[in-house]
Amino acid sequence: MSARPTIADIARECGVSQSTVSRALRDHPSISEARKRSIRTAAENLGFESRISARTLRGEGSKLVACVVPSLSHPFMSCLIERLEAEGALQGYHLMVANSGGSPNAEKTIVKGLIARQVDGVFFIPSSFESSAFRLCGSVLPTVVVTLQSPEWPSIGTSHEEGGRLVAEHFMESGRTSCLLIGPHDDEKFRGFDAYLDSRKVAGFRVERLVADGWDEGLTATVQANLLENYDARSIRRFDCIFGNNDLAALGALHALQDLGIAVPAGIAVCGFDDSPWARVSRPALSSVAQPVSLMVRSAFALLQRLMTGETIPPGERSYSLKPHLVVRDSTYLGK
Amino acid sequence: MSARPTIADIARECGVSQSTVSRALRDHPSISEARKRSIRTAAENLGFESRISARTLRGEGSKLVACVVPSLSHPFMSCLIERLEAEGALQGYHLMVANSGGSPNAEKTIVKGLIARQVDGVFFIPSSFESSAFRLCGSVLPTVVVTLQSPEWPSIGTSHEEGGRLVAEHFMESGRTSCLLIGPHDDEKFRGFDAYLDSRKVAGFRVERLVADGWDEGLTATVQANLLENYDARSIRRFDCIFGNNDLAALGALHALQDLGIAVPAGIAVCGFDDSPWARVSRPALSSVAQPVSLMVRSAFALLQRLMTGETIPPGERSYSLKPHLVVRDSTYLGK
DNA sequence: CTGTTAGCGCATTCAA
DNA sequence: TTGAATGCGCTAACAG
Repeated sequence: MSARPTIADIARECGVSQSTVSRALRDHPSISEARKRSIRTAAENLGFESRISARTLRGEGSKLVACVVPSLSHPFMSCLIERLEAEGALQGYHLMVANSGGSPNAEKTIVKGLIARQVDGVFFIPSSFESSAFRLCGSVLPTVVVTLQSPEWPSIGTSHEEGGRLVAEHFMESGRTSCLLIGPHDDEKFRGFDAYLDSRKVAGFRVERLVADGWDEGLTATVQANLLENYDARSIRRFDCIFGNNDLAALGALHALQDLGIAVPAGIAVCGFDDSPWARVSRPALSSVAQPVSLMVRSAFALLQRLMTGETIPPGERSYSLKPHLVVRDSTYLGK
Repeated sequence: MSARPTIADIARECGVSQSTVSRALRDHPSISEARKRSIRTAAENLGFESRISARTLRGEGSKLVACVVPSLSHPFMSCLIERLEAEGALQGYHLMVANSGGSPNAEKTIVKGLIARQVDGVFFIPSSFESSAFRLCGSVLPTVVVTLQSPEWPSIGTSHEEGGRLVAEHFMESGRTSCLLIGPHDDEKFRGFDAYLDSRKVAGFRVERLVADGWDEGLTATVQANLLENYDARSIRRFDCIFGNNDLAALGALHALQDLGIAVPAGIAVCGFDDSPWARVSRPALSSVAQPVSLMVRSAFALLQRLMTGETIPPGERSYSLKPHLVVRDSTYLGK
């Protein structure tokens, strides 16, 4: 089998110069229709595909965007990636994925690779806004943070605080009075949760925290084990609702409650975050705060486009915060 | 901000020629250690990263591999992708993802893109082995089929037939006598299931089929609705076990049974396929046939490496079939 | 309307 | 041990 054809081969085949072939293939107006047809046919016959690497070297861009995320298998992440790929495909971009596992070190390797590969843009969920690798990425490549937001960086996130408020409100309105919050030490969702309680001058609403963090599937089992270790069927009843920082944690709680024989939502209500597919397949189906993923992805691409043209986004327009909404399902719904 | 540095910039900085820089950076033996150090330092300071596009154009390979799959959010697929990315990263490859949605048409666009991008290799789950796009891909690029297998193509799959046998055996041994198989018209798993029954000369084991197919998350709801439409609490008891072609379908069945108030596994046992995270988070936890994903991914990379060196794999060594194993969980386990 | 030429960044071959 | 020259494939500027 012969090597991959180049425009030179087509040129030879058609008895014209390379530039003519190049122009014909790019539908340049100054080529006669007859030539264009014959050239296109020849290209087709030879199975010609223009090499992106050559165009990239010339400075035309790689038509490749990357996403750097803390997990690829996480149900929310994989949905996000699916949308990014779809939107990218629509706009003529391929999508490269890189798993940082939430590690700043891994981010460093990844970012170097992205630079070497001259990706046109990056969607980034950084381990932290202080991550040096992330900062490098943001300063060298068109980079849009998704899911999170920071006024400093081009970012499109969901307001986790608002999400927390929605959950607090929902719990309050369904008469709950004592909540266990499960998640990392410092989470905006929980600040929003507390803020709602404060704003409503709710007295006597008890809140406790259980620290749990992680991006892999094991989080569910970890939370479950953690709860079973620290509580029994009686002591867990100090709470009548649980809010998990994400669906994985919430499901872990749900499982623990089932193990303890506590009815959900009758005994204790459980709410998650992300509205990932897991929330829908769980039984009882898990109430969860939904991020507007489609909108987020479309907006992120729009923002990235601006960055890719070399535009500097004015500070005021860098950060977008999308409103989440609460999807109430069986795990918190008591009926009327 | 200045443009990205090239080796020319480093050369100027260090007062040497480009070739010296190139050699120093690649640790060529004929450069003095002192020079290497100073050049490396300069490169570091300038934030230099060698452009992959330039090397690719020279014919060094793109260090990019792609995977073409029918879904990116499917729980099994996203786990597979995560492993592919990890293994690739270990070996210095970036991973590009492309979602075919199982459509031959989409595959065509994707494959053209892969050729244009000169990916070094492709992991492909084709919509069918007849797909012209897939065949093109396999003839032009180092391509390894994963999950499925065909003697004709380099492929590493799990024996779905063996998986079906395992389920049949498990159902038999737990005294089940009538099974509903849910999945596409033609599925090897079900052939394996039937084959087991035949081989054991099992008389009186009834088998029926419910056709359901798809790659998106909606499959779960579809199967659930489909069952509820066709059966009620009494008629569904014609069966005492259900085998879903994948975990999504099986979970749909599980939900329908729960809606009908049928105990699982006491009334009807349910088994899935893929052993995806969904099987583990389901309640009752879903028994499922596990594919050896890690092994599959490692073997697939090994096979791809051979292909990438230009080796032609002899017909007899093209196709590998890995043994699945059954993970028994609550949805089929009756206790002793 | 079409051909010639130059250059993108890099590694390598050939000279020194 | 190092430098100069070459070419990978493509497009655009410049000439006809």
